[in-house]
Amino acid sequence: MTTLKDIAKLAGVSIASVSYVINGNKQLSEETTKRINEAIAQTNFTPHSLAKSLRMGKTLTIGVLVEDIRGMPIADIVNGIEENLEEHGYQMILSDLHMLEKLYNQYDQIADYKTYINNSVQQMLRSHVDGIIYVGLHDRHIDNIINPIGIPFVYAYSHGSKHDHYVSYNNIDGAMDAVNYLIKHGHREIAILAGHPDSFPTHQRMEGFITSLNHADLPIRDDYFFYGDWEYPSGFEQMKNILALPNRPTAIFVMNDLMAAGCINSAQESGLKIPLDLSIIGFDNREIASYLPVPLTTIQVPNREIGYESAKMLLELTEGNTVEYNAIILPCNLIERASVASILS
Amino acid sequence: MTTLKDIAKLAGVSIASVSYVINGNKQLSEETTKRINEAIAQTNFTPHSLAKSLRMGKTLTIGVLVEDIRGMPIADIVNGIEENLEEHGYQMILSDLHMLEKLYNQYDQIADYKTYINNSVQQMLRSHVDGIIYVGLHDRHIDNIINPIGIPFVYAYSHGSKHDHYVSYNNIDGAMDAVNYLIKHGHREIAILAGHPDSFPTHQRMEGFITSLNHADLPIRDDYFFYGDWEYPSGFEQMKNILALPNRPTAIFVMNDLMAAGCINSAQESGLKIPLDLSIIGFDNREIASYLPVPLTTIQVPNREIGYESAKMLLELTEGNTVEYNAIILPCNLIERASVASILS
DNA sequence: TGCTTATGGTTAATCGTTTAACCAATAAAG
DNA sequence: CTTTATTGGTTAAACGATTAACCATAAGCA
Repeated sequence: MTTLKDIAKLAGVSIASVSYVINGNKQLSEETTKRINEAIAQTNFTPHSLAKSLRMGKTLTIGVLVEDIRGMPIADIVNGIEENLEEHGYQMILSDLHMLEKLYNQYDQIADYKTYINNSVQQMLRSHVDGIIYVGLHDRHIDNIINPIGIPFVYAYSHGSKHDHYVSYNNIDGAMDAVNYLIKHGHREIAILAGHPDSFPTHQRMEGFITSLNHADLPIRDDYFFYGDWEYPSGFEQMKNILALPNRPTAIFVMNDLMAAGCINSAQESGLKIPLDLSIIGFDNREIASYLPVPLTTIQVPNREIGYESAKMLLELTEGNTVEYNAIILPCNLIERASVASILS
Repeated sequence: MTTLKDIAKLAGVSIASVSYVINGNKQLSEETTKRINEAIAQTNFTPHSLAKSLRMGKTLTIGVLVEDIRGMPIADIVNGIEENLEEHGYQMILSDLHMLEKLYNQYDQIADYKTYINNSVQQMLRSHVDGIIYVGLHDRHIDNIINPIGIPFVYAYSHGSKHDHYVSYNNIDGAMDAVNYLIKHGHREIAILAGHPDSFPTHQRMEGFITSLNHADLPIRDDYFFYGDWEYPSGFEQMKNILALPNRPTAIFVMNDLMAAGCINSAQESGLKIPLDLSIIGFDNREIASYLPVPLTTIQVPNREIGYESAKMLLELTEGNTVEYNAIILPCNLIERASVASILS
């Protein structure tokens, strides 16, 4: 490893001078600047980041805490974060909270659950990251993070509490877009298959659904509300109930693609033609949406952008700058495929 | 931030003593040990990792270079790596080569492509990681990594060249398991839908296919060979050709789940009943396999284990130990679902 | 001529650890 | 009663950078 010392000797100057020309923090004579640069070029020297960080108190590294890297939106977000970091010469330390779900489901282990999260945070702090991004879907985890931690912290995807920094997406508008799209295609009897009743996205998307119906002066029908648990089988099963309805809807807004996949497969198994007999719109634009027997029209969440923007916000904060908004809500957009038919006469 | 110095003052000893009791590198009297430990407990002191790393020349951090974190097998592998690292108190710096595909497809940019990869490697080296794991599917990328780099390097998933360290999975046996499973269920006319003809997995899985047929004394029929490009549409299209065959096979071994999904949807669209009219077996066990109209029987690649074992191997190497095998090939296993029917009379 | 001010560079302290080398005091050995 | 080990601790030199403080020398100015 070549160090400042080596360069200094080679160029016949002090290490301070070398440091100064590298960082451009002081005017040196053209002559010596040149000699030093030549020496650097000769040895393909690169400053020792640890030493630099130790001295400067900044690591140019941020910590990324993810609930489970294997989930699609998470990986997309991380990808977006990466892109921004790379542009700014930062690096990321990734920490996966893969034990989280397991611990959460063991009721006697709430304490372990809390300490698990905080150990991960502490571990990041020990690495002297300049900031942390928490990437997660489950708002319930967030309360368990002990704040403040002394360095900038931003939530990506999940909303933080009121005073936190976060960047997320617009669930309400997204749902409205979906429902408006159905309405635009002539549907007036629209059912909804919601996610888990307790979850935050369920509430928001529900709000969008109702708002859209109201705007269009469409009635809110109790018998058109169905609930699942975000998973495929619940979509598959609930579809049977929907089909058993005396007044079958012409379209259904399903709150995520996994359940929508269940719906489509279930409906086809019952001999229904999608979208002729029933239109379906999903949410999330997961990979699976393109690969269903009938490609799913759905709402795309801007995952990469969420990652990108959260990193941007975090870096602003680490540089000590204030940030214009401490919450950014990005818009979704609708991906038109083949699962919605027009029933305008 | 509390430092050794603070602890030392608090306990009335030198910083050396504090360091010694923390690391247990020297016997100190019970008395002072106790005083020091108390001081540490009081201040919840934790040693400054940068300073430690600088002094010791070890960062307890490894670099993970991924082709694209958004791909499923990659994320699974990273998850496995994480698990092992966590057990050993290591951390990972993640670097995503998300520009790789784009650069690869621009023929005039081969040079950029090469430097892109090596810049990423150099960037890791600048962070003084103790080792690097390359997680990738595409063997073609690997040649572009300039080796040796002076620190341990292991490939996960993709095979390296003959002398490299890598951990991968057994394509040949996996394919044989798939085909043997079909044979066991009475199939004698088995077609194959292969991946991209140039790719390494295609060759290996093909070898498994042929070996299995030979073992069972089944003929190798030229008209039963089909090629796709690993993507869904190629499965969808090729299925039409398969169905147009004068002597339609009773089963088909599809080299990945994405193409298999295309096959299933295509077949159903043509009015075929899967698996009654045609059995299909896939490879990869991607998420989609469970969510198809007919759940796909397929071969599971042990992705998390690949990650786990590659990390294990790398850590061995970074500790300066020799490693028993410098290549580990893990077995796949078959996931039985509903896309293969028995046609034993 | 003297006084101030640039200009171009060096010295040395510092960031927070680890650890070889040293030292004093006590115990063991001859 | 020396000599030699052992025990328990300290001092100070690294690791490789940054940067405030300093110091010549030359230039500018009255």
